[in-house]
Amino acid sequence: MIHLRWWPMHADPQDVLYARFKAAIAAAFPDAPDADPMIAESRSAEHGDYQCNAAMPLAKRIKSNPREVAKLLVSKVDLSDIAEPLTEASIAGPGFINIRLRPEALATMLGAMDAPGLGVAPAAPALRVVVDLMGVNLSKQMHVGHLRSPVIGDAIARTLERLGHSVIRQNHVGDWGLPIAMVTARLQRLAAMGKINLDRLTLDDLDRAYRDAQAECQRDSAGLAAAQRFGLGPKALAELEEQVAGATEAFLSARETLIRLQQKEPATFAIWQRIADVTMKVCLDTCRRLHVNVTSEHSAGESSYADELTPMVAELQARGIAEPDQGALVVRLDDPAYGSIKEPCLVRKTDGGYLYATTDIAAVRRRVQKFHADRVIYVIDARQNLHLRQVFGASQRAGYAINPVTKAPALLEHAAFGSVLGEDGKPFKTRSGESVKLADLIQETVDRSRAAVMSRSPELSGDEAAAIAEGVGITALKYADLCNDRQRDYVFSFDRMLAFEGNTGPYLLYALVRIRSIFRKAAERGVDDAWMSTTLSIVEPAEKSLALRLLKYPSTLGQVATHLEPHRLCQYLYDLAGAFSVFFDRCPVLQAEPAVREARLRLCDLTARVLADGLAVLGLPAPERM
RNA sequence: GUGCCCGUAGCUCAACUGGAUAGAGCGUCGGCCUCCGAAGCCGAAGGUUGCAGGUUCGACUCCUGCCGGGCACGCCA
Repeated sequence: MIHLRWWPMHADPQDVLYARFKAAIAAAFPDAPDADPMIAESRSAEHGDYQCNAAMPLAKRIKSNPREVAKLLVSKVDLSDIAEPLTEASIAGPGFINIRLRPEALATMLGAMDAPGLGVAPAAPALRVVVDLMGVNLSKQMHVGHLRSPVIGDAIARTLERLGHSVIRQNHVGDWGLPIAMVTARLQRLAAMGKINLDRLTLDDLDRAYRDAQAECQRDSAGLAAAQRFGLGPKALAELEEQVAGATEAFLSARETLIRLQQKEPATFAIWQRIADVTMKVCLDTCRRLHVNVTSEHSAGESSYADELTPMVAELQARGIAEPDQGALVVRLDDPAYGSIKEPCLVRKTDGGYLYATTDIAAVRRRVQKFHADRVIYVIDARQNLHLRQVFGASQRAGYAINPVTKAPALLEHAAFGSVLGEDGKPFKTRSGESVKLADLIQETVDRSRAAVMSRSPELSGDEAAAIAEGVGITALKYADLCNDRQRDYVFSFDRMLAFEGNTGPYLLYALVRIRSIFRKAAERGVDDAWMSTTLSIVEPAEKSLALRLLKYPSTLGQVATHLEPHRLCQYLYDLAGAFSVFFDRCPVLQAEPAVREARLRLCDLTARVLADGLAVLGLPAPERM
């Protein structure tokens, strides 16, 4: 019989069982050596800890009885060192093989996991991954709609980094095009008239200027046409004509400004730069406050692609990839190789201008050709799905998505997420229908968090409480977002995210803080650190389920990385915190006799480290106490 | 009209991507602090997984058709 030795790096029982059953299948069924062992965690404790579900598909494949197949597997597989002996009673239902791990084996595997890396093996091969996780627009206040992308994107980026991949974050700043030119033109005019001081600009000023500029340029020609059609009086018509003339004037001025910007004409460019500085300062401050790892070095604005567009589109046209259509230039994508997309991707307008798709194609090109990305992840609103599929298809058709080093196609993925809804199920807005400023949202979360912390822990000083409330609030806010399946819309609720109980950020922090408290108490009572080198032992059921949960950590990170779903890690941490809470309830640590105490201290320490690591991977700050 | 996403306990969400009796939290009811932090633990009640078919040993999961909701569909970004 083939006996695969597992080595200490493999702390995950599922991996070990996989290898053992793989060997058993090869030995028992030479005709089907490639069959999947199908090892899964058991749902309920009655069915053991793990189960092998390979017998059913295997039986079908070789046209045999599943229970007979299971019997043969049970007789061939060698689990003597890790599991309780398998018998016919281990076979249940149509052919499930139930496995109960031996406590000593769990202790050994935990020991293997108890290393700085917590059992997480570095990815092989390590990939280069670009994560597009933010796209603020210059001159616009950040609002709720800007929350999910950096929160989810940063969690994904951190997960990939934790697994040893090389991650390049990208903040795809909307800093170019006619809208920005409109604001620039307006500010230039206001400054010239002395109505605004450019040195003292705030984002609120800019936000107002943005709206005014939009309105100014759009005062609408549609309205004039309607007025003429409905035969309004000459006076009304004259007023409207005047408005439209004004709008046209503002519009033309914006276009001229755009041209001056493209030429980097100093006076105009300086104003644009000022707008960028003011906006980005607020954006990056917000990221810092949210514990989102996005800094100035991750900024890759649309403006940085501006000079590449003309030559790129010319090339696409020359190669016949882009073709004229009704005066515009499009890339057709109806071929299955490019996604079978009926709607062609528009890359140049009739007036010669470019679109955001054009910039996004240039971005794929830079990310793969220059940064050598193996994988590019777009953490963007689900509504952009068609747009992104078009960009991906066009980039693939152009050959821009082939990694120049590996010659393999880069994986282009849209990690789509749903909208933030209010408790009424409609898009989250203020009572007056305005969009909620992100800064206000964060502040309100932290304020509520402070009230909660102060009522729970009145002994804390004001400063301490404030510092803790900040971290707890940020964790609550981000966790509420991360713990749902990204794809779905989610309902925003201050009350729920900061709830004292249930699946929330504070619950996880509370579990961690309680463990840390044990160690503080231990130090106070003069308990030495002999536990660090003690032998782990798993005896009580609560210890066992905690151990089983701990051992799932590395594979959970792997799942998050492949599916780009941080909520799996949230669920894991919630289960881990739950398993710890039960352990905490049933298994006294400091009061136990020394040998037991030491083993439990080590188990607590490992739990704390996994919890802390998981929280860090999600980008959630954790306090020492709360 | 076409395409994408979603529909699971009263509410908010899971379900290891085809596995056993669909799980948590909130809310409701009932227990547990002279004992390491009760933001905790234990128990009870609550389901025809939108509907109808199909695929198979086995379906919340895959396929088809309906119903209901959201979103997107060339010269805005």
